[in-house]
Amino acid sequence: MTDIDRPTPSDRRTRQRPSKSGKMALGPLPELVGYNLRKAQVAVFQSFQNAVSPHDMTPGQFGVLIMIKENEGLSQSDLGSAVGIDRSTMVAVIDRLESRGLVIRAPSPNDRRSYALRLSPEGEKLLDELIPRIQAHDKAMVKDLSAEEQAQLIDFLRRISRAG
Amino acid sequence: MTDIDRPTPSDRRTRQRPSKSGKMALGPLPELVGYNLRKAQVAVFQSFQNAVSPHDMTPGQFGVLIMIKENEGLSQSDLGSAVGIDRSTMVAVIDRLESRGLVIRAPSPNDRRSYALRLSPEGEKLLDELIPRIQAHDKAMVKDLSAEEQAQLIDFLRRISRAG
DNA sequence: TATTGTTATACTCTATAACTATA
DNA sequence: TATAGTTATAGAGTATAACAATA
Repeated sequence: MTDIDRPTPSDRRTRQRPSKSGKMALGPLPELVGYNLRKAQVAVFQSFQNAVSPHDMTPGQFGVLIMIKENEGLSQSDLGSAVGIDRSTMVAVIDRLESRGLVIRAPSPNDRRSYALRLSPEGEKLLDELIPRIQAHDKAMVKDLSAEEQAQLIDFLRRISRAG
Repeated sequence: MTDIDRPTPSDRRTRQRPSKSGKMALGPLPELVGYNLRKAQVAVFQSFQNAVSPHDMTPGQFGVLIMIKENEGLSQSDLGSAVGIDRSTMVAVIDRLESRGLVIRAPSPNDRRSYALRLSPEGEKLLDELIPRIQAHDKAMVKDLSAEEQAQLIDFLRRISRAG
């Protein structure tokens, strides 16, 4: 799991996704929750890219930034286990965010082996701008669902995650 | 998107995924449909691995096999656009399935540029075995939802995909 | 000219193993 | 001894560009 960035295969801002599976036979796939889950997620992730454009941000990166903002001073390892990725993988993730000037690797006051991660002022600023846009985008994704249905959907999804 | 195989980062059959995000503050994430969608999908994909074990099959590969079974003789390009990936990417996907003896690149009768893909007898056999297991696994994932809720969930997800 | 499969190239995600500096 | 960050290595997903064979 965990793909910090999953839906960003290419950065060359050139998304095409016609999926002409129109005349294709799909067998048992359409009846599988997993199949529909994946398709919905793909749709959401793709439009996410547009929603945050031109900021080149992925859902995974956004999640990491939120996590750092909400838990200032946490270590890379702690962040990794929270997000579900190995600490060795987290290195490059933070490398990118740091090189973009969004995250700071501050020295940890108590443990000289680890960093205390925090957002830079630019990171804070970006997040302040992105949060409302991403929330709006999220609402737009479920605009065809009534308020009650949206709540049900989230409830269903959480129950699935818990069941895991 | 498309990730044919997304949730299979490592093949070293050693999945750990505690996600001790227990005491972590998550800010606005839990309210986002996209966030819950991703978490649910991760849960499903991971247990999928167990469900098909020891067959080393990913949801994406399973989808490709189904597509070939249901549309015998289709070309790599057609398969690629159906699944949503580039034909250059499809090469390696089919390479793997072919090297595992599951898929055959038969010459296309009409077009000498392309292949007519089809399942090998082993591919057919594997699919016959996997389909019921995967269907059972899928049902198990939503065992906490009533039949009506399951139907609603799939309906919601399809509406989101359409909205894209 | 356009299309199919392919290869070369380039990112990203992800993991394991091993190393360094610290605890 | 154990842990945090790192690097080396490896494998998969994904794309674009360009090329040969074929349409």
